[in-house]
Amino acid sequence: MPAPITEEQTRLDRTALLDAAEGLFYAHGIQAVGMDRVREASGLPLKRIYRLFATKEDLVVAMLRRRDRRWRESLAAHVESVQDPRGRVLAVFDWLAGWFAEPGFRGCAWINAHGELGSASEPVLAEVRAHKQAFHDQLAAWVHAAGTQPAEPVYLLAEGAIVTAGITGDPAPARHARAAVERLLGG
Amino acid sequence: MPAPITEEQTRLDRTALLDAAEGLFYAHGIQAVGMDRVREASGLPLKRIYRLFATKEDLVVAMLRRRDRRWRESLAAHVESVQDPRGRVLAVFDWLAGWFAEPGFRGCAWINAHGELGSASEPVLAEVRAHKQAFHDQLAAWVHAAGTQPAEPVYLLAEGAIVTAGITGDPAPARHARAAVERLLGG
DNA sequence: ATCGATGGAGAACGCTCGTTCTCGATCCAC
DNA sequence: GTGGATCGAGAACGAGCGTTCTCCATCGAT
Repeated sequence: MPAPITEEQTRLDRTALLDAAEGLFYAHGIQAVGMDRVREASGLPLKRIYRLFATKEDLVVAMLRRRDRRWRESLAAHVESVQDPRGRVLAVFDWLAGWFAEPGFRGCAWINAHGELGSASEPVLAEVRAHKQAFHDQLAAWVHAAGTQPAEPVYLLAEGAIVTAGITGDPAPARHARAAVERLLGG
Repeated sequence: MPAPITEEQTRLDRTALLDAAEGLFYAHGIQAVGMDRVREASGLPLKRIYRLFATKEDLVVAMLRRRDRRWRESLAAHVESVQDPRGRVLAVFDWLAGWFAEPGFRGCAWINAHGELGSASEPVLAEVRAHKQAFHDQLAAWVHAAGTQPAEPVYLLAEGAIVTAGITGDPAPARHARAAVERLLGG
């Protein structure tokens, strides 16, 4: 056996594969990127890729799931570094502004995946809905902790800012949404 | 010459073609629908289709453009049937609620097209941006007529409601956005 | 040293796509 | 009635897709 594939190696390969898949799918779209380009970018043989994920769809779902975990952890870390409950809600929009300004920002990966595959892949659709539900619940908890009801306007402003920034490429919607939330919270 | 193709016939064919394309592309996604299915649904020979639109991309752009005209005209007709300036702004969200509840509603055609082709087709991207800009400007005019500044929160709430209803399939975001706008307008 | 299982590289498969071409039928001008 | 342009129906083309298979090099166990 040449390089007998340890568990550790499997873990490293999974990471390299998900890194490559996430970068390519986010930048160019899922359908536009063939498995051969994923192979090239990950440096893994196609055979190993298909041992780690039986289909492209499985790879896409795993990529979205890992991105969801990281995305929400990063958001939570930023928000919860703020002490004031109202400041926390506003911090969500500062974090969004930072995200929108990142080089290569191309909108929300889940909204984009929904546009591409929402009607073609049940597992992808489920993953998109799970992400949006989780973000909604996370945000609602912060809004309620600030003593405000209901959380829906804040969530809708966040979604509107994300989709608008994604389409226009302009990070300004984060500021506009933040200002609106300030008014809604009663500032 | 069999049936010499009058100007009138060309107009009818264009309409049949755009009808077929819009229905299929909206229901299943653009990349998921091949030109052969468009041919089948429109009843036109492939040759004629390619005489009317040189490429699939041209057909997609024309379809989005016609849909934009109809979509905004329908919205404007509903809104402007209301006399009270504040009522007009709120009527936008009643119209959205009706749209979300339509059978076959699958979110915003332009957001979906952006997710599918935003990074692959410059003309489609331009069409998406033109639609969003036009909707924004239309909405901003109504908001300003109601004596409110700025219009951005109302626009972002509308976009958030559209994208959320599209993903969840639940028309409730229209009501939530409407309620938030009522508070922002000072009710 | 040899065997046998395993893994890597990439060719191959079957399918679908957007687009073009072939070809026989059709109909008007003369 | 005949010629010739034009049309519809669908085959054909070349490319690209996701996925599988072939084949040889490699290495541990014996």
